[in-house]
Amino acid sequence: MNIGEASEQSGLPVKTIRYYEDIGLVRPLRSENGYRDFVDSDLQRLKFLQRSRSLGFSIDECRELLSLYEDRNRASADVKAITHAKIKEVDRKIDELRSLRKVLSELVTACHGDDRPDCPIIDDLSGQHAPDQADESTGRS
Amino acid sequence: MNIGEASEQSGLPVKTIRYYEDIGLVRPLRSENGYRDFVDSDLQRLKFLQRSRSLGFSIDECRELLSLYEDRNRASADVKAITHAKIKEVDRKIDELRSLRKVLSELVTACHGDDRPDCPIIDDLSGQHAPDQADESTGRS
DNA sequence: CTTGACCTTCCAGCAACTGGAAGGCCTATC
DNA sequence: GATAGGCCTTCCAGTTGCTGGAAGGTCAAG
Repeated sequence: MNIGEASEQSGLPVKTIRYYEDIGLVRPLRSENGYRDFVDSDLQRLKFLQRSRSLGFSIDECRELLSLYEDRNRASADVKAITHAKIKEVDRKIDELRSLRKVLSELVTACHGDDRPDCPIIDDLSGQHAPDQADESTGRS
Repeated sequence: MNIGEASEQSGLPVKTIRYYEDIGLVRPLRSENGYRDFVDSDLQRLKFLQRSRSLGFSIDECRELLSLYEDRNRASADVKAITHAKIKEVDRKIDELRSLRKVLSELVTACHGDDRPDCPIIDDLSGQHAPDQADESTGRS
């Protein structure tokens, strides 16, 4: 199977497949004409990669998962541990984004959004926290 | 002010500040000895960049916000629009991560996680959806 | 005068691709 | 047999936003 069909079957772009070969994630044979020749097990690997990448595993994690995939004696606990760590990572990212969202939406709410130049968003970004209703008892010099 | 102090004051690493100069985000003067000399307005820009980057704005968005920041006649609506778009982007990312999390946690739940080699996570990644209790009325050929 | 902290430039690398140039191969049609 | 188009090859460069390191200049203190 040529790279074009492997691309179609796996859902990975041709360029990406070549890249994956470069970094040793897949090792297709070569035909006499120099074309890559993907056999069924190569295709399985590509599909595996497509799916695990889309689930947010890094290339290195995919490498690890692939070797477990191909180890008929693996312990499922190993796979579970990697997946669990990934969930925690995703949770961290969600939390981060949520607090980001909170700040941004506070800014948007505070901004009247009209033709006038004064803008609480810019003020905040530039480090001037409008006193609003908060009291700064010491009073900035 | 030398770059070291600018770094301390702005909270940006020295390397990052040099990089920001490279890409034209800040243009400090130079002293006779060739050292960068940051004046107050440079520092303001750096602080602005630090804050807006940490809020998830891309370099290009920061550039845009900076020019609004320095435009005394800007309309706050413009700033609000950019911020609003960023919120929507954050929302999209959160949604993506949430659905990712869902799949991952389903996998973890399905995996018994012991010494045995059979592993629903690997099965899923390799495209073999275990029939479980779901009915596939058509039955895959 | 030397030490050490600071500063400079330039080059390389990270992740994970993506785009493009220049050229070889293969099949079909005229 | 020539040519067109579609596939394939390699290699190099660019993306984003920095970060690390080497090699060397500058400055203040002891």
